[in-house]
Amino acid sequence: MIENRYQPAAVEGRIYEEWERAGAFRAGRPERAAAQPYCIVIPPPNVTGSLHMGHALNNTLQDILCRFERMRGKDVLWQPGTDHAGIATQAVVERQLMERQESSRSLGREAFIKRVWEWKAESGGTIIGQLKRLGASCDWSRERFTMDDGLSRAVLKVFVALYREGLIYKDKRLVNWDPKLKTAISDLEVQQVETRGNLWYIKYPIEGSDEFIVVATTRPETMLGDVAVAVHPQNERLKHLIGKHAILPLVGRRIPIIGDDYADPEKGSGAVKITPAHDFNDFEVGRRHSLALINIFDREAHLDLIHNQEFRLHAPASAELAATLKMNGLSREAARKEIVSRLEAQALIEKVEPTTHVVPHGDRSGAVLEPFLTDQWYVDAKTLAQPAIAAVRDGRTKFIPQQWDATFFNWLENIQPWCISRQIWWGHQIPAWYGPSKLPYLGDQGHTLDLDEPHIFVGETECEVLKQAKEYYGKDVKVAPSWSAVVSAHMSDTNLGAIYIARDEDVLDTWFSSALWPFSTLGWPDETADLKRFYPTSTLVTGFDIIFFWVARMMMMGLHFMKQVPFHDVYIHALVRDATGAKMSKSKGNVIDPLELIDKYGADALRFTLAAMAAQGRDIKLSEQRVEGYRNFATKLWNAARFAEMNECRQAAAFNPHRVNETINKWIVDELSRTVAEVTKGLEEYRFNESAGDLYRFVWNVFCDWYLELAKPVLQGNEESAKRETQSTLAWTLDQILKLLHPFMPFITEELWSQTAYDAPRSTLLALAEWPRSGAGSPDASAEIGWVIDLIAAIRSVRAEMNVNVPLPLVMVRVGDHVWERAQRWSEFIMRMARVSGLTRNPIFPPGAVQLVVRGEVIALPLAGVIDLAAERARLTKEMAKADADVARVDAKLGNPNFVARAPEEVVEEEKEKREEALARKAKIAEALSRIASNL
RNA sequence: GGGCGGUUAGCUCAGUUGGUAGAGCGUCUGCUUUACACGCAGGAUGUCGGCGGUUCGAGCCCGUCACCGCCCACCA
Repeated sequence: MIENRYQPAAVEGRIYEEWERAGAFRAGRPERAAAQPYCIVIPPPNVTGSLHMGHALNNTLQDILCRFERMRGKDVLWQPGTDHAGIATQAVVERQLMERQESSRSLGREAFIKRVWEWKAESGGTIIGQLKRLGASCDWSRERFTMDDGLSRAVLKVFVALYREGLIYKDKRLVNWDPKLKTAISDLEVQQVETRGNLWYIKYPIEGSDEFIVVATTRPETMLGDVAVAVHPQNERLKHLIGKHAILPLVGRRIPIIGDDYADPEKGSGAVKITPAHDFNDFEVGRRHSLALINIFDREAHLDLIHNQEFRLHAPASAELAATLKMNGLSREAARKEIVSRLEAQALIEKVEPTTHVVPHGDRSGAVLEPFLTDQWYVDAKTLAQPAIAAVRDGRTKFIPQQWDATFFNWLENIQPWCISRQIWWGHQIPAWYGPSKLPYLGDQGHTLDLDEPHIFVGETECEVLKQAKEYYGKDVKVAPSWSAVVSAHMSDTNLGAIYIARDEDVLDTWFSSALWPFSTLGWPDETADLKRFYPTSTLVTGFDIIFFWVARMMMMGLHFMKQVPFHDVYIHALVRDATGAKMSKSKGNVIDPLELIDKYGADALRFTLAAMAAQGRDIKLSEQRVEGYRNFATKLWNAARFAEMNECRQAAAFNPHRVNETINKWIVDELSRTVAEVTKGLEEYRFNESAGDLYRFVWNVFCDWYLELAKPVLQGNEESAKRETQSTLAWTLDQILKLLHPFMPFITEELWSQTAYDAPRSTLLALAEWPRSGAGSPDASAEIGWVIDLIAAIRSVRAEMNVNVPLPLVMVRVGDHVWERAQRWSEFIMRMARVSGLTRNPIFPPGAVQLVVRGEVIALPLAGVIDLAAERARLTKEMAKADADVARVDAKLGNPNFVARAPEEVVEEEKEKREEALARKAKIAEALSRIASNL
């Protein structure tokens, strides 16, 4: 017996185990060897993360597609795995260390990495378990991790290959530096934050005069690194100063006043200080004018003037400079205060204006970033972007919704070099080694080795690199732990000519390995059978926030290494927000935990909610009420199955839905067929919300509200053959519903699938059952049942409106034989559903009756005695007004000669029919009204 | 500054080639109708942001304005 209420918590875990035991989600099942492959790679969640609402949506949609295609007979691979999430994971472990008064530095690299692996082992299973609770049908036997051996091999191979092709290179330029994490980050990890600040107008004395040139800045502390002042060459007010020099206050540096278009006469004071080492624009100006780069900060963005050769080189010794050097070690913020106060003391601040400006912050750390001059590794993204742009242009990869094309193009067409090195420890260490460079041959002394500009060796293994180095130096080479160890070894007196190299200590940006995900997970660089079968993958499902981070880079790498796009379709879904539309965030405390919703309402309810709300191009505002509503839907389905069980509706082996005789059965087969077509089309077009809505309506408003009610008299009657047919049809329809609903609500449907297997166990799990097909319709049955439904609805409506509860006889006035026969066929049902006590046919309208019109036929409900004539007159008057409005609208159209002349003929015909119908209705209502008048 | 999206019933949102506006929730009325009160039956509620245009006909197409949101760029 099916229990009287569905208990998700008691069912879901067991069902998931059954799927796994049966290997239902395994790709490459032998019976599907010849099937069409279908593949989705999961956007790998952070290995130590836990499931949030975005994951819930993302994975629900993927699971719907995978289950749908699996049921359509395809060989489905949903490739799962997790991402090592370099900076994020390192930060978590560092925080843990800090709580124990330890630090990564005190541990040392090796021990620290070991600690991270331990943390991964401890928490890495969490999110996988949570995905299973959601019902994700991934092939877990193939789970991968971006730092497992195979994927690491792919990373090295890609790095080396791109390096050899010149598409990866090392460069010294300004990067976005995070002084808190002490690493470079890519442009994409920069968050521009609107900030209130000041605009300081600073007077720089002009050499050889008493005058000043005024520069405006929001960052006075960077003035220590100034190397020029720029004015626009056409700036009438200031251009005469070009070629002169200013003396940088506090430092004494003599800096040129240069002419450059970059200086906007309208902005600030019209003259702009140039600090090439600490500003991206100034860097460019500096390059144009061959200016020095004077770095004034260390890795933590504290003033570092003492160690900096450039700074001292460009500043003549003076008492003032000596005072300035005392600021060494101050933070940016402290330095700003100090500098401003010293300038004020010298009356060099002309004015201070409050202003709002945007300040770049690190999206992980939240720290204010510093443009910082360092050596970093870059990918030539511009070159790699071209094939990716082409692939989307010619439709090899399609974005759904299509509007994302524009975003994709816009970014790729303006793409900057991608900084891929990170100064952290958790990640793929860069496979580059540095050794001394050989200076040109100098006769007897042999080659001199130079330690200032290291020679770079790149290779997949240390062994390979040592071979390269041996060839280069002509002797054996040893590996030192760091570049500083190399330097000291070579400087050491005890070194008897041995050569050392050291590996680059940096690791790669996490997204570098993610970019390879669609082929690295399938076995690349080996030419595996999986790679052949499943690449290019079918669909990528992801949020718009990682189009740049991930989608674009997969496109670039996939096309470069596989020569084919990584996926045909990219379905971009929206963000899940809270019920008021605010972005969910921990700091706001408005995060809805999907697992709590699963606990409370079941995974199916949550999944159905997300699918039903996943309209293309629109954010999802999630409210718990909605989840509750779909939980109710699950209960409704559950009870329909109980009804079927109680009425002994069982699958009949030889049942053919297109050979049924009973009208209700023809009708439900017809309705179902339409639903199958709609749901299938919706899923094919990624219109999850439409498919969900179609199913909801069919199950609740058609199957439960009408079919089960229509079936009751038959099931409880004693016409054996009709009863048997209805039982079979009902069971069959329920089976089809379970199938259609399964991608959306896998747990409850699988559970019912097994609980409704009466005579023999199911031959297959529902997850592997065949997707329903739509068939030919039955227009006659459709018309007949439609009429019955309309009739019942009309009677109920009048009853409710007139507030009449007693059973009533029904009189059909002046109806033809055909309609009368039909009414008789359904009399039992009509009596039951509309509380009618009997059915008669009458040539005249019975006095004192209420009139209703159903599909053109007049029906009377004799209410003499019970009827409230005033109420009835009010009701009819309302209907008359409606009919009048209909006639007026149609008349307006038909009265317009242009409409009659220009609208398509069938549209004009339709209007004419509507007019006839409305006029007939009016006549009948008028008749009824006059009857009431005469009765009074 | 560049780009994208949104504005439809009290709330959240559908509305796919232009042909008389829909759902869920909420709300109101009436129901111990043996599958289901997580239910059943019935009702009410909209100048589809404003203005202009195209069209026989516009929520839908075009233009324009307003407001809301997002992305990219920008430390004078």
